[in-house]
Amino acid sequence: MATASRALANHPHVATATRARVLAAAEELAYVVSPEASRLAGGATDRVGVVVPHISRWFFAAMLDGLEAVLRDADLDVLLYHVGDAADRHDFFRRLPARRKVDALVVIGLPVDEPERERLALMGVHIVAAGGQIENYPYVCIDDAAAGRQAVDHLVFLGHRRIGMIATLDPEQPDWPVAPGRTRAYAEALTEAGIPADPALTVTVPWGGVSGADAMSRLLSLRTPPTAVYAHSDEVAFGAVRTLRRAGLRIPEDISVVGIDDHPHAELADLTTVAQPVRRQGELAGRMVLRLLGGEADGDGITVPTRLVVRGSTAPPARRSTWPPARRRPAAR
Amino acid sequence: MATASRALANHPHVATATRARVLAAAEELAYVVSPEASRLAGGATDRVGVVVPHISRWFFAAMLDGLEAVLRDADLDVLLYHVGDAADRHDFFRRLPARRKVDALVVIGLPVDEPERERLALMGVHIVAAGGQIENYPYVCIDDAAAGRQAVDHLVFLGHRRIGMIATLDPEQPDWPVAPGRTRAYAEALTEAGIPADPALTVTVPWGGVSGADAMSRLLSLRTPPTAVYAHSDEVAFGAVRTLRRAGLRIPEDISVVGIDDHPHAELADLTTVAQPVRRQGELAGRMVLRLLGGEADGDGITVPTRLVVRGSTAPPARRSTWPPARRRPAAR
DNA sequence: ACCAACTTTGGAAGCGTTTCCGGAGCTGCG
DNA sequence: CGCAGCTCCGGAAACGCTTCCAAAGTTGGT
Repeated sequence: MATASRALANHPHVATATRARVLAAAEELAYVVSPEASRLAGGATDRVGVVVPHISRWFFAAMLDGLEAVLRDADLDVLLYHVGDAADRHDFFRRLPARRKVDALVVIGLPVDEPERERLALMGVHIVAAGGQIENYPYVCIDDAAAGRQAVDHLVFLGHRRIGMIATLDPEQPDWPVAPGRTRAYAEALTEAGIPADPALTVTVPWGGVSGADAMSRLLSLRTPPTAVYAHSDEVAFGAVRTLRRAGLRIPEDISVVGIDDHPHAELADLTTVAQPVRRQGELAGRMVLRLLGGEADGDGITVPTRLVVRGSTAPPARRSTWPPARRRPAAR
Repeated sequence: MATASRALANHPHVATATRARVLAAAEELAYVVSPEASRLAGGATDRVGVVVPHISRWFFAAMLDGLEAVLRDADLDVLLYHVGDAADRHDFFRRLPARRKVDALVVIGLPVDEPERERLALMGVHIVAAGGQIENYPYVCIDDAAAGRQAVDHLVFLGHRRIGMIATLDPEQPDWPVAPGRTRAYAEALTEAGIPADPALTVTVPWGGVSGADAMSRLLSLRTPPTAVYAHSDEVAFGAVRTLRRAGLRIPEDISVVGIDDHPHAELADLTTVAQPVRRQGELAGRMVLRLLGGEADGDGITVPTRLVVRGSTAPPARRSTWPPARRRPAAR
């Protein structure tokens, strides 16, 4: 038994012939080591837990995709934990369902507060944060403030002075801070450009396309609507675009729209946006896990760069005289 | 130990007071049963494997979302296996990485052939197919042919006679049959409507928005382009829409577009489509797993209904005289 | 008051590995 | 030719549970 165990585990001190014999027998019997017994006897679980607040949103799915790829390559299994609303969240940190089941935990885009961190510590495993802004753990993310600046600065550069912002919050957890950097960026960019702040130009809605559409409606209901809109995320921007179309406004002639993320549909919708390498971040988080598991010290965290992708949804504002748009036309569609 | 075990497992024959004492102690020590040891000693793994060919595509992510929800509710863990390209696939079925690690396996939207089925049988666990057309296992899916008919029949009903089809194949596995029912439906609908088949009107491309755009370009390059296009999936339809917009064609006045899936963006893009309850299918698959694990006999499989969702991308064809469109206008955007 | 039947408890035997350790066989050097 | 020092191999303990079984304690009917 001992020898077979060594042979299967590829340990030294097994004669080549013997090893071959063991392997052959295993093949013949379609034998695989029982992971349970193996772990019981000492090894690691070879499993990594991944916690996501939303599974079917592109951002999280893409992140998971990258993560899974590198973990799978390292022969680690991925255990998926969906922590959607506040109840799930509470339950997750109280029961710690991943306890004793994983060697490491990756938390995707989910702020973790101090009491929660204490609970996680109980698990006694490595923790990596991806797509979030948790400084307490090694992390991989973008600089939200920088990304926001790229978006808003672009609008400012084009000459816009009346810029609206559609900010988002998590529909399930309205009190979470979702990317506060993106909001901060807006304020800073305007201040720096000497544009006075107008609270009416900021609309905060739950994340989602339909919400984005509503938000845009609200902006259009202002006596003087903005000439450009900065949305916290592409999906929200898509919604805004729908409202503008329905209103018969032309993009970008009448109003510019910029998003963040570079969602695959942004290309199809010709949306100017700030691209972030989502899948890549997942991969990097995976590598980070591997390194941690390999015993290397915690890296400091990685911030990946974002970049403005200019498409057809932004342009300089129409000259003063043409606003509101001269000739109203029927919806283009 | 025996008593504690029973108390923790909620088995009978433990005095209420004793049980309480055990639970209290466990709480105090932040103790959790070691799943490994527990399984070793006899239990199930309480884990379900999920095999998906694409993680970040909405369809698969939504399916996974529903599945995870019901499995999590039943306190089962979800082990994620991404089987993307042919190499992954080969490797998965050869090594069976989920072997001995799960009590059941859910295969999402992935045809499995006979030799592969033999390999899976080796795992000796329940298998459920979701979103695919595998009759060999209990399954949950839609009737692709019926969905296709709903889409094409709608176009026919509107009066279209020249209807194009954008069919898709899996970019990673060009030889897989992807929803052959959707193709069959097209042929049947046309035949039934007495419309002669024109092979030039069918374009097959790898799945994806950009591919859809290319496909539409090809259709537009025909001497007489179609007056309506049936896309196998919404994402492909989005691409087609982009091409049409760039060509300055109006939807639906100049050309109608219909997709399948009811992707969340379909609503935002005002795309007529055939809706299928994706998340729901995941949930149903999850329930099916639960039932199987509970020892109930294999159900026969469930086919969930689809329904046409009419939005703004379809309309009766322009009268003959106006095709090609009378006044070419600049791109509407 | 006695016995059958039941409830509750704890002892002990696995479950399938890994790893420590000692023994057997071989090699090479003095 | 003898012995130190290797390489291999296998016995056995340990990992942390679950469950079978027997023992002890309780209850209720007669």
